[in-house]
Amino acid sequence: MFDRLATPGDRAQPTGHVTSLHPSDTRPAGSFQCTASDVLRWTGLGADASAATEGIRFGLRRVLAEQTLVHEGQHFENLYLVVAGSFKHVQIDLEGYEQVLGFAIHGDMLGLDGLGRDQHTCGAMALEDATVAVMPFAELQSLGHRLPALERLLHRATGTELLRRADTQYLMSAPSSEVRVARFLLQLSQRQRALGHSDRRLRLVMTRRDIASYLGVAHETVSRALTALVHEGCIAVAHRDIEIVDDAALRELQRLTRGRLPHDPRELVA
Amino acid sequence: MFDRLATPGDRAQPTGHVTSLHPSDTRPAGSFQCTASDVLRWTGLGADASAATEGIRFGLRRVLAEQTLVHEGQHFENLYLVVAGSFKHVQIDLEGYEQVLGFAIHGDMLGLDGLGRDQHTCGAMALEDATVAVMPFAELQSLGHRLPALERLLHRATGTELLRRADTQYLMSAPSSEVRVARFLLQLSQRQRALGHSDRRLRLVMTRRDIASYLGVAHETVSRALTALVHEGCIAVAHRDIEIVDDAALRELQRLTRGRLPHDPRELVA
DNA sequence: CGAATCTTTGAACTGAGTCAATTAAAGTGG
DNA sequence: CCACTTTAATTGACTCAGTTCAAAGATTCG
Repeated sequence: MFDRLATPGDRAQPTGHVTSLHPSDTRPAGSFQCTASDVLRWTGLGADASAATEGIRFGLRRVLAEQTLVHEGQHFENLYLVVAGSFKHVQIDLEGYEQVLGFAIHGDMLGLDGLGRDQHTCGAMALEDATVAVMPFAELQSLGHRLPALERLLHRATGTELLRRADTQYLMSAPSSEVRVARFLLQLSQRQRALGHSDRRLRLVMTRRDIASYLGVAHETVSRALTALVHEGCIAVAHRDIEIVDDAALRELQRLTRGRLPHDPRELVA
Repeated sequence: MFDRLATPGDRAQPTGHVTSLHPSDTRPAGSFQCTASDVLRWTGLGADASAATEGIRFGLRRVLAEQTLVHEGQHFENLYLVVAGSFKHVQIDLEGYEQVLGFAIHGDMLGLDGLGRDQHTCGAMALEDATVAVMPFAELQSLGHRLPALERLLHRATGTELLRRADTQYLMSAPSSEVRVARFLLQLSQRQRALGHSDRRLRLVMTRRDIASYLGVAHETVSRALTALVHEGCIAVAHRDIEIVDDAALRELQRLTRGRLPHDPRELVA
């Protein structure tokens, strides 16, 4: 379903010090690059890495919290792979309101909305200090002609992005805000697990407003839904740290969909 | 711009004879194929057509109304380009409810969600009798290595799909159902215009239920919103034919977003 | 012509948005 | 390092829009 990143084996040291990911690295300290093999590993395609991909270098770029990596309307030139930190995908609507379209974490690709056209339609802003691998699209494309692994990387990334959007639509189609929030938390949990992190302890790196925009509800509603879930014993909330206490209950709740009555009284224990 | 396909006139004989699109065609009558040049033209990349693309053939496949072209979980092998008719993208959720993720019409690509993986996650069902061009992905990929036009086709299609999903999220994030429906109509209108059809007269090829699922509201609400828009003089509704009477009013209404009060009394004339 | 589905409309209830106020956290500057 | 400011988060009260249930038209199809 949400197959995310890779085999449990290759995501090793998740997002630590980027340069430290390559202990045997002989590059000068200031170079700040990574190899195509790294990129493949981070996207779950480690098996496709080879000597050839080992020789290809991509620049790394640091992005401070709140900084915009991709501006709306910006010329499309590069794709970015999130190496560390996290981002939100945003689009400003006619009124100037910011619509959050999704969140990107380690292993996710940014800038795909520019594919096939000359400028980006969505922006990407760092939620915390982050690092991305910069992959010039033209370069990636020509490399892909000779290295199937890199072509596969692009296809995999776009397919994943499409899948995630479908997931988001499913999430937003929930009639109840509590269900939306529950699904959101389960989504986060699943992505954390796919990266080899704990799927019980979540750190919300985004504000409640961001979540609210993403879910299409008022930000007060997010707060209320979270406290409701706490009272039901599903989760524990401390600031931006969330612990999933009763995974089964959360999953059960999340299934509640339009048209279904709670004929099972267990759900109303409150 | 685009070949004129499927105007209200030839709907009775749904997809017409596709081969008739090429009057100078010398292929045998039964071949039922199209060229890569056709595909490029239909996707708006006609400028990239060349003698080389003219020699590449793709099979055409007819799909009857209500028939499923792509099943959820089906092995990913082909991409499909909608040549005539229309489709809905669907996903069945845990309860067995069908979630409509989007609609595809002439020039749209189907099956992109399988990119980078071995099976489809979303299904595609014909809303009316339809015709698609079948493009085996492996073939398209290898052709793309020598013909940049075909590679561009794939990128363009994925980018377009991503953009459309963002549009859908924007649509679903509207707090009021009336606004959602208004945005939906404007979306349809825009796509019709892009195809060179009238952007005033819309034929809804999907049921209210489909629209409701797509918008994340109850199907009764879609009905109510439509009649409300009629009373406001924005549109005229006859069965599944909709005419956009007051485009400006519809656009104004669609702008209404969370947090804004109708301080302009003009909006409440009802 | 009748069966099935689609669509519209009505009425009641409730959940979510809005407004408002309080508390908590984080960043600023003396 | 601590007042001070700003932003984020929670909670409450009220209102209304949308869901749900129910039923009656309309349309399509066999």
